[in-house]
Amino acid sequence: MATNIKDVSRAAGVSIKTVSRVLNNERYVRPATRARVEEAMARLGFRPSAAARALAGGRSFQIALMCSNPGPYYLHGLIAGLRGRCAAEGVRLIVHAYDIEGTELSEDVRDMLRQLSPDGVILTPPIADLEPVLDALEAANTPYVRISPGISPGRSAAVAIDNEAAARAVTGMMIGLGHRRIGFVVGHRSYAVSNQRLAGYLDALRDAGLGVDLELVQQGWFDFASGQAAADRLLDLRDPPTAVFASSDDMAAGVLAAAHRRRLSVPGDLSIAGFDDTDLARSVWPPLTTVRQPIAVLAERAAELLFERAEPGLRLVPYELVRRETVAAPGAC
Amino acid sequence: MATNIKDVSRAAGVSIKTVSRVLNNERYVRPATRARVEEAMARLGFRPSAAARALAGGRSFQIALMCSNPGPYYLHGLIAGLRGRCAAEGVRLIVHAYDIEGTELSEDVRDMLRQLSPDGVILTPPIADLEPVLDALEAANTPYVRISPGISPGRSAAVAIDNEAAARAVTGMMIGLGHRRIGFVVGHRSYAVSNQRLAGYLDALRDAGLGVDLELVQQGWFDFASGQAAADRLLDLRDPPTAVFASSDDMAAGVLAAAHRRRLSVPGDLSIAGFDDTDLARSVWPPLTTVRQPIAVLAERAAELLFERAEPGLRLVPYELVRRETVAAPGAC
DNA sequence: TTGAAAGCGTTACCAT
DNA sequence: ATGGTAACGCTTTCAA
Repeated sequence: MATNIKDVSRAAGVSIKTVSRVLNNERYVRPATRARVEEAMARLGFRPSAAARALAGGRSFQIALMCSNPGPYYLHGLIAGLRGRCAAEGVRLIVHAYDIEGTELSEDVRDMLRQLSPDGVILTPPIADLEPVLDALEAANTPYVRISPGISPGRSAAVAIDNEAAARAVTGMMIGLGHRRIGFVVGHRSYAVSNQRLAGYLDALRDAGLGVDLELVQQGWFDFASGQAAADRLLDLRDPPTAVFASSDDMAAGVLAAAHRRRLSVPGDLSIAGFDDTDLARSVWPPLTTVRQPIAVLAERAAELLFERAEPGLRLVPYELVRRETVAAPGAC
Repeated sequence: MATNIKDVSRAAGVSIKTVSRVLNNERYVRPATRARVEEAMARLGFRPSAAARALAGGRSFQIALMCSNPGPYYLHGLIAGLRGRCAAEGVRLIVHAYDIEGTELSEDVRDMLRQLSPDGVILTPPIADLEPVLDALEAANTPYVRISPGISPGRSAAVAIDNEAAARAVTGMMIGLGHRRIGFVVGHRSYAVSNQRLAGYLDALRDAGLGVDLELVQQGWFDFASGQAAADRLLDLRDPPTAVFASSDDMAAGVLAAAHRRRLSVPGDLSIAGFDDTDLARSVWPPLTTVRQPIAVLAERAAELLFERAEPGLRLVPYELVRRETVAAPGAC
């Protein structure tokens, strides 16, 4: 049997309550007593049972990450960003990766909350925008932080970048380089950032006095294959774009693949820009990116807000505009 | 307060022990009684507390995934592969992603085991080969399954593909196409599969009566950047290879990038082959692969073995040899 | 087939 | 500053 709090109290010659105090860093323990207890804990190799602490105390020392259909780089970034802080807080990370959408989810969330009573929850799109899920979280009084929320940003602590401004900036940059026909690949419809990025693109065109050609706006689903397909549709137009702005990095990689397939030189024949949400661009295909804001940074900030019980409100994390050789003036090659 | 087992027992007019029996699917409950209890549980929306069950019963309804420095696709594949079975078994997945190596890890494992007493553990390389970790697991009597173990394969239940045979097959295929100078990018040294794949490559050369030129064997670290660097070194040789076999998919992608940078046509000027451990090749850059065995499949099989308390022993999962247009006869373009 | 009561290892409340 | 003792919600004997 593993040593428990009772063994420690006996070894240290104190009551179990005092051991508990030391364990939880409570006040009103004489330094000498504390030292004695700590020595006993170390000597016996005592590790408190998470189950018992959870049952008695309410804290479960676990936080849950909830995401739906996360791409590899997105998931990796999230976990990388959360890991450090969780370790520092002595908290374990439960990963809930769903592949469903919709309301059945809130049922599952309620279950999870009752079963695990996690100390906190991190939500990513599109789950971050499911009202029933938020309701369940609030009903259970469980702290949660949303990443890139699309609705009611003031409802909880949340982090995001200003997607509309970023998309506007990228589009503006392309226009500034002389591009007049700029293709756009929209992201998955149930993600709010898709609309925000589209809005920024449209805004920039309007600001520049350019008309919007709806042919140039193609639907994608945030993954490589759909980006490639969207690019193919764009490049097959009678009057194809000289530049393509994909609103996610996976899709931008797909656009690049489509260009390579057609033996187009990039950026000579086609300029490509994208969002580097997940660090994909930096690690797998360096010359892709324009807006850089790795999800890991957002996740780290989210963990910070969670553990510090931050007030509700949306924190905008600054993004970085990186200009690489994939975006050039038309006809530059 | 959430409803507990007592509320249910009262509502159903039975003792809490009977509710517990229903909860755990034990025998000796009259169907009528069982139905009554289940109805009450449903009506009250009863969810048993994981903490209480863990404390009283020993089962924690959690399994831990332990990995060190997993790449994005690897991590994603693991989680995707484990998810389904975990959900089916009503078990949560704790992700332990370390970025350290060595023995301090076994200390942490011991802690984790005592604190969480997970129902099972999944180990990936290189943690799967740390004896102290295995010792700790066995001392705690915790079932565990290893993925791609490099040492003592009979020590626990484990899954892997026959890496050596696969590497031999790929190399043989390239030789069969007429290649005589075939570059090889070795994986991270602390991963046993690296040596297995290298052995297969060397074997195939020997079988074909070709000498081994050590210039053609370059070190990589399983990631994109190191694959690109290794390819650059290979292509800068006075007598560069006509084909490159990278022993992981991230590195193969790096080799492809290096080829693109140099405006080499693939497979015209350079043939490329790789392992598709993580489904990267299929999802991000289709024409890369040769050995296909997504980690998700291995993970799924590992979960199966874990939940079925499989006997110790290594299960070889068959791999698939996929020939794509990236491997061509030398000078084909 | 069912039930009563004794744990499981902590934390919380109330004394001292 | 420290110590009893009662929860916490379930599982597990042991009876019936």
